[in-house]
Amino acid sequence: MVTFDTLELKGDTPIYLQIIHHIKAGLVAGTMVHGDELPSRRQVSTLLGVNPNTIQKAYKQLEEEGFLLSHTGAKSTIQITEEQVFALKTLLIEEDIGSIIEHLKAFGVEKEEALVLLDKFWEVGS
Amino acid sequence: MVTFDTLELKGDTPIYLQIIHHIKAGLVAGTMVHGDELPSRRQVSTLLGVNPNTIQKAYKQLEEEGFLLSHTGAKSTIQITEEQVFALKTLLIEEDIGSIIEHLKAFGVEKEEALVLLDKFWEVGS
Amino acid sequence: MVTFDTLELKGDTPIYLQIIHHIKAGLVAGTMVHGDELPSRRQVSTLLGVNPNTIQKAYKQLEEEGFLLSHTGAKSTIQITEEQVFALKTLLIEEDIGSIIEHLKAFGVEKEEALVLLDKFWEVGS
Amino acid sequence: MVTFDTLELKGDTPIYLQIIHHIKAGLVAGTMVHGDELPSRRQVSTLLGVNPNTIQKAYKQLEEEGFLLSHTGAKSTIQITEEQVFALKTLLIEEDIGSIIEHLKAFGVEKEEALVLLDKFWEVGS
DNA sequence: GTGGTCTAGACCACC
DNA sequence: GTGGTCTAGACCACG
Repeated sequence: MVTFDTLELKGDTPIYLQIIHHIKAGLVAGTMVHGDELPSRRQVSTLLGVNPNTIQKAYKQLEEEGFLLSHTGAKSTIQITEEQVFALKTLLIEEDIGSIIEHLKAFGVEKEEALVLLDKFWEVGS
Repeated sequence: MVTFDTLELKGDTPIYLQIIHHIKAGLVAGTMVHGDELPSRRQVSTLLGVNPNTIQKAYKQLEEEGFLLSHTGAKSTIQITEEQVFALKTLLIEEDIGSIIEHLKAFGVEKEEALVLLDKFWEVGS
Repeated sequence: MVTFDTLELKGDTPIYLQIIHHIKAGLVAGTMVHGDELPSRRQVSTLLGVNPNTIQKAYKQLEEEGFLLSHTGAKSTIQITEEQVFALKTLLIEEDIGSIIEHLKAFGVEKEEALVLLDKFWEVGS
Repeated sequence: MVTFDTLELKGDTPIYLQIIHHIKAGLVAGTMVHGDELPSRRQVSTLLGVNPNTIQKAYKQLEEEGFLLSHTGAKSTIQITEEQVFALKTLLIEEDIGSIIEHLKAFGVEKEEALVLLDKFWEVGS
């Protein structure tokens, strides 16, 4: 099932990128699977309080990346293979882990302290 | 000693924000201390290959936040107390780790898996 | 009605300051009143032959001074009270006349001569 | 006699232009006449608390406009004819009067009101 | 179409 | 050489 209920828009990153990331995260987490129908641009735009063009931009980019199939006049459906999902998961997670490590190293944090911090803050966030 | 050798610019966030973050990280890590001279805008701009104005924007904002002092014709110097450093460290670590934990949760990653990944990728980064 | 047809840019003062002054003058003269829509940045920029950012800078400062309101996607509108207009008028006239009187004094011009000159050149300007 | 005692630097216009204007005003007012020696760049710079380069820039421009004669190692002297003084006076005064008229017109002020205001504010300014 | 932001280039005063 | 400012161009989200 594809939903946008859990997406909360935040300030610093562009909205269409947040939407793209939300869908990719759903693919990796398994909440969105091959064949699922995406909500229409209008539904998403009213739900998020965002301009339809912004949704269109996100959908279009996902289509160009090969994760979506759009028929004019019909709903868009997710088109993705198991291999694509696995590759996507590896890529996204590596990026995030790499990012967290880089940040912590920049602050002069050691690996042991990092493990403690990650464990400590895991439950807190939202 | 203040240096920008370890700063590598990335695509998604504005350059001046990356510079601000780099300096704040240096303050937190202790590589930049009270009284240090910052490299001039031109030095940094040629080193990073960006316009001097971008550095100027970063320095100006840091000055407004109370971390450094600029006088025309003289180099900018870091002006910061121990308390400011501590508060900054707490704030930055919570922000960064929190946002990345949120990302991993969105991918369906469990805490144990995250800790393993962190341990595995720690040495890779650089 | 708000217009920029009567604004001619001159060399010595920054363009954005000239725009600010022109709008303030319009407020004082009563040609721009509360609720009026300002022309868009692009309209003004093409009319004056300058970059839209220059207009943006002027509008933004006027907004910070409390004379107009901007919402993304909609035109900016003038928001100003009678009291603000009166205070602005007094301030601007005193500033401008004072500075010019000072110049004339520096040239050794006496008051009587100045009055004659003012009377003589009044019609010429435009 | 040439002096810079009456020159007070103000914020918005470039200093070297203020110096140029001050000397031109002296020429028009008759306080600086043909053959007068100008104070050295160093004297002026210490008196005004300004960098010698700034004075140099002003002197150089005045020299290029034909009002000054500089000999290397000697003091600069004013070189100006009666005709130049008269032309300069006419030009500068017309500019100022034109400027004041334009400003007042922009505020919707009528000629009669302008004469009253000029008369009223004449004594006030310093 | 609208306003908002980031980056860039040129120029300024100053040491 | 230093920091500071004005103008410009490109891009963004939004209506």
